[in-house]
Amino acid sequence: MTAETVDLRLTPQRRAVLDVLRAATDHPTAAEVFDRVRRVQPGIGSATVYRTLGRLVAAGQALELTLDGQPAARFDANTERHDHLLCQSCGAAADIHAPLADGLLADVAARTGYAGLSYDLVFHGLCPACRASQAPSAP
Amino acid sequence: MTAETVDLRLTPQRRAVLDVLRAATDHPTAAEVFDRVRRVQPGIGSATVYRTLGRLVAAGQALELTLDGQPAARFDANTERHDHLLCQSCGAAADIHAPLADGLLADVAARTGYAGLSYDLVFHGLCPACRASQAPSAP
DNA sequence: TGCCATACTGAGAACCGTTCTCAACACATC
DNA sequence: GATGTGTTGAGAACGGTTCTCAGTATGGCA
Ligand SMILES: [Zn+2]
Ligand SMILES: [Zn+2]
Ligand SMILES: [Zn+2]
Ligand SMILES: [Zn+2]
Repeated sequence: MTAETVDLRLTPQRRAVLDVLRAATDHPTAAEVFDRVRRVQPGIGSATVYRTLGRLVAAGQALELTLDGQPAARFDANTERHDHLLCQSCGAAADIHAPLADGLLADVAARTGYAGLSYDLVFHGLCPACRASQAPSAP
Repeated sequence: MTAETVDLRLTPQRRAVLDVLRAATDHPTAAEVFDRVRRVQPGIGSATVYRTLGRLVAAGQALELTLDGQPAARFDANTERHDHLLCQSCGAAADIHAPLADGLLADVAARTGYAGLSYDLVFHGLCPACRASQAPSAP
């Protein structure tokens, strides 16, 4: 098996979880995935959803994000290296590419002695919709 | 009151929590803060520690970090803008300065329409100690 | 100084997200 | 069909955090 194929029997339940996750662009929580999957597989249990999400993450087919201030983990079928933008008001999480300056990782490694560095970068701000609804005029 | 002074009665319990947090450089969890405070205020309850940490964070006197893959939040009395370095093996969290390239925040704001942007940057890697103990020779 | 309103505390219950347990089930192989 | 292995769903268990509430300390004021 390659890194791309998963060593999992592709049961209807797993297929449904994977489909829901691949169709999502909003970084749903496990509970949200569960709700969406249930529309298609009404009998599915939450344990199966949690298990499947965990397997997908372990197999590199999904990412798990834990965003500051939100207790529930969010899942992302976009496994390419990317960053996130989180609205402080409505909680929406969007993808964005904002690569670090070349050499910054190497610089950090050199300064600290850490090996195999990677990073997570999350921007926080007010999304256009929330900005419009919160401060249409000067406060 | 200014942004620096807290609008809290400085009870012995709160004083102890603040002292413990200011003395810590390891980004302790609430449970760890609780343990350390108890050595000095044996009767304190965990609710008081959680409440006080929450108040300090709300007042800008401490930061709360939720690091990927670790269920418990960590607290940091260093409120200056800084980044973090997390060892994937032992979980140690260290402070580091690795400022984003000038203009990157403005660029992200321009591309997305988000306002009031800030960011959190966490590096992941293997700390020197763990590296030494894990792979002294070629695997 | 004594009294009152207010804020704070600690024990424990409640809560929420997640993981575990286990009996029933599906599937492939013989 | 029998057998083994892996999967499922219900519910219990778990860990971190927040809530509730009766008792206590504090500060302001007569
Ligand atoms: Zn928003
Ligand atoms: Zn994403
Ligand atoms: Zn380490
Ligand atoms: Zn720090």
